[in-house]
Amino acid sequence: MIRVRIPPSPTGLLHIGTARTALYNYLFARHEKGQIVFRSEDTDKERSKKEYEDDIVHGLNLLGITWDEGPYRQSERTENYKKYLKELLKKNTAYYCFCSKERLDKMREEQTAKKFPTRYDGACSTLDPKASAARVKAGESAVIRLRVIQDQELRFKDLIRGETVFSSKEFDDFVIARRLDDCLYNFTVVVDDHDMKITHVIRGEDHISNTPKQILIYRAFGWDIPEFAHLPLILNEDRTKMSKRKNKVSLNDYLAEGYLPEAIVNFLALVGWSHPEGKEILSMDELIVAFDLSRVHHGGAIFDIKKLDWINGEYIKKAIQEDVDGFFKKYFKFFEGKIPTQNTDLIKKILKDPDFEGRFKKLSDIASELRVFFEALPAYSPSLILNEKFKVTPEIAKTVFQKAIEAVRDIDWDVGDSAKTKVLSDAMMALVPALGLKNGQVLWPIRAALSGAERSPNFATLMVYLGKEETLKRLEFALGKL
RNA sequence: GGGGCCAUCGUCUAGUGGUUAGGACACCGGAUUUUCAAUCCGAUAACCGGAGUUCAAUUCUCCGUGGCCCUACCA
Repeated sequence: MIRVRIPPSPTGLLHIGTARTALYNYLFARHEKGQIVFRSEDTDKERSKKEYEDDIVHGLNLLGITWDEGPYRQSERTENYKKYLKELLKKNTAYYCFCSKERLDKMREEQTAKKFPTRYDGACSTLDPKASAARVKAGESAVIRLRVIQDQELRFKDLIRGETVFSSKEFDDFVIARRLDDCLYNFTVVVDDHDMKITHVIRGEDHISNTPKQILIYRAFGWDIPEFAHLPLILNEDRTKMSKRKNKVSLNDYLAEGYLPEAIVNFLALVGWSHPEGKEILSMDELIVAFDLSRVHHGGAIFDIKKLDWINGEYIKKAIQEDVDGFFKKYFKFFEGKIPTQNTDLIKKILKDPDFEGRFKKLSDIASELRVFFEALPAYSPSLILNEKFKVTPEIAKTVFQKAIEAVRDIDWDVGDSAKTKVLSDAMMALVPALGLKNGQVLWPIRAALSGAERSPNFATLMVYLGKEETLKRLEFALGKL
């Protein structure tokens, strides 16, 4: 049975990179009909917080990433680690080290100055284990180091990259625990992956260099080594590892901007992996069917927000077409406070209007585009109306507004929305030949007057949903500005 | 400094010992009886460099260059 793990460290809100790694584990496991274990790697007591774990769990679930076991917490497994640590100590494949931090820092400094590799000199490696144990019992503090047997080849076959070889010469006797009841990352990972019967370790490529160290620990115990697969990293625009400083990194940021979970999943799957037929809009189920580690790209990938925008727009378009009610209900919380959500029917009607199809890249676009129907006209300067490109002069605008107002007054508004749209549209278009103007000279000022913005829905759509009274008010207001 | 990983359009990527090196996003242009947007159509755009192997290398090997990651009593 294939078993993978999702092992975030709860030292911050759910990071987009963590979500991507979790997603790949999820896709792989579900594709293989295997099991998924969630494990909170909270051994760093200073930085780990329960609220972060909650955020991570909630965020992953929101994306549709679920697991079969867990959450386990490393902080609740100290007795277990202690047992294994003692085993290593007993076998003398690990030993107590009493060296002071100061001495080690100084040593490292000197080695760096001489351009030597920075390594522990093994001062405590020859101490008598019994004597060391006695010192610790007497209260002296000591870390625990793994005794690295030199001259072994640390070889593993990465499922994505193939054979990778390190020499044990690269590694010194590294610290695996601060104390018997306070273990470090490389140790806890190996113990947990062993105890939890993990068969495939799928993680970011920043862990490639940790792999040989972990193999050393597996060997110290004589345990079987799982399969490894190292994923390419998600990068900032400057090709450094995606970071808070240069990018929005937490899932919450993206949700708050109005990206849909399904779209985020789709996008994340495509950062480093591609569908065999080049399909780009893929649901979670389709991803599970198609996913294959052999199609994972090797090189790191820049987080391209424009592509996310496009994917997100596709999902919004589809969601509105298929089920406005469900869509509005699902994201009600997002819209609350941004648009008058009590006008449910009108909002849904507007969203379904063909004029809006494809206009929204994010939920926030919906809020900003719909605002024009519910809020007072924004302050704008006459220059918005006097569009240079279309050669709209004040005289032309004045005439257009006067004629438009007359036409709007004369039209019978007591008809259905689509009929109304057509009548209004025809009436405005009729002004073009009547006044001997060009389309832009008529349509631009009208749309600008109705919306007070450069970007807005179509003029006829604006009129229909604004209503006769408001339409006239806004046209007259614009006329008065000239 | 040491070790490792990586390298195809601006970006995400496909692909092959012989291809017009394909797609998507972005950008640009056109159309929609010159409205923003949307939509449709189109164009521009890439195999890091040098050797080697080979009849033939973007593809295989080596070297170089560049980027990244690790090099903690973080994970």
